[in-house]
Amino acid sequence: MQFLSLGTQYTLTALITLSKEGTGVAVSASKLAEPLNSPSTYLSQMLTNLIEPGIIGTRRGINGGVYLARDAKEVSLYDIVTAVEGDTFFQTCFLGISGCGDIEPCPFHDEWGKKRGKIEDWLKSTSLEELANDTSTMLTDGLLQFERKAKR
Amino acid sequence: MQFLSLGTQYTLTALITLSKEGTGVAVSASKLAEPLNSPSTYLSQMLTNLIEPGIIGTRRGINGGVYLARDAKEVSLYDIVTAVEGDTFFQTCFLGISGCGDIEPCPFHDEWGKKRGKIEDWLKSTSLEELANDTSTMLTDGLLQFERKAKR
DNA sequence: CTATATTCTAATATCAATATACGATATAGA
DNA sequence: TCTATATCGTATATTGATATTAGAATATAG
Ligand code: FES
Ligand code: FES
Repeated sequence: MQFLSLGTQYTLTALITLSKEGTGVAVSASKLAEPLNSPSTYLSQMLTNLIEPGIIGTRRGINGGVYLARDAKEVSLYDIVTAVEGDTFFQTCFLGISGCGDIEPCPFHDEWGKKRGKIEDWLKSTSLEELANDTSTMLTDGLLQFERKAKR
Repeated sequence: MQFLSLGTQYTLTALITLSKEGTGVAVSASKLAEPLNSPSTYLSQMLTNLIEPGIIGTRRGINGGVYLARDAKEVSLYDIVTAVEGDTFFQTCFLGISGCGDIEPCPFHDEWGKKRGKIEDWLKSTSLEELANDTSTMLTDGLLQFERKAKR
C-alpha cells in the first residue's frame, strides 16, 4: 500500500527539477531521468499525461525536451497527482462501496472524509513553486534513491 | 489509487458483522461473504491473515467458522488494516525515496507526515466496537455493493 | 466410524503498473 | 533544401500484485 505509484513519484521529482529551471526552459527526458535512476522513456511516457492538462509542453528534435507550460506558482500538487493517477482516491468510499456521499454514508464516511479532505486541501494549496523553494537538500544532492522493482 | 485493497475491504466489513455477533461466536466464511457478494473462499483466505495476530480464531467442521478472539473494544482499525496490508504506507516516503525520517527529509516530509500521522492516530484509536455501533444502516440493509472486477 | 461442513493451502487467472522497443517528427547545421 | 540526429509519442511486452478458483486437510456431529 503506497500513496503514489512509482511513475507518479518520478513525475513529481522531475517536475520539481524542471521548475527550478524556470518556465519555458526545455530539458530532455533523459537529463531529467538520470538522477532518478529511472528509465528515461518511462519518465517521458509519464510526463505525457501532463501535456493535455497544460502543465507542460514539449519540443522535439535537437535541444528539445520538456518545459513547464505555466508559472510554477500556478501548478498545484493536486493538478499533477490527479493528472497521472486520476481522482478516484478522492471520490471513492473507504470501504469501496459504490457511491460515496452524505446520503447513505458508510461508518467511515465522516472521519475518513475529514482526513481525505485535509489531504485534498493540502495538495490543492501547495504549488510547484513552494516545493522547488523547499530547503530540502535531498533532491539537489544526488541522494535520490528510489526503490525500483525491475532489474537495475 | 485506492486506500484499501478489495480484500481488505471485504475483511473489514466481515469483521464488523462478526463483532455484532459478539466475541467467540463462530460464523462461517460463506455466511459472512454472502451479503458482500464476494467469493467466500477468498474472504476466508483474507481472514487467515488475522489469525496469527490473534484477532480471530477459527473452528473447522460442522457449525464451525470464524469467531472474534478478543473483545471488539480491543481490536483497532489499525490492527486489522496492517494485518492484511502491512504497514508500508506508514513507513515509506511520499516520494518513494528510501528512508523516511527527520534526518534527510524530502520536501513533503513535514506536511505529509502530519496528514499521515492523523490517519494513523485515527486508525489506532478507532475500535471495531465503535464501528459496529455506528448508526450507519448501510451494512445492515443489504445495500453493500462492492465494485468487483472479475465475473459476477 | 463416517459423512459433511468447514477451514487451509496451493495453483491459477486476471489486471494494472512498469518497462521496453519502435516509429514519427522537429530541429540544427551543412 | 536536405540529411542526420535528438527527441518525443505510441504501441507492445514484461512483470508483479491482486483476486479467484480448486482441491486437500481436518474437525465435528451424530
Ligand atoms: S461512503 Fe464510505 S467513505 Fe464515503
Ligand atoms: S522523507 Fe519523504 S515523506 Fe518522509
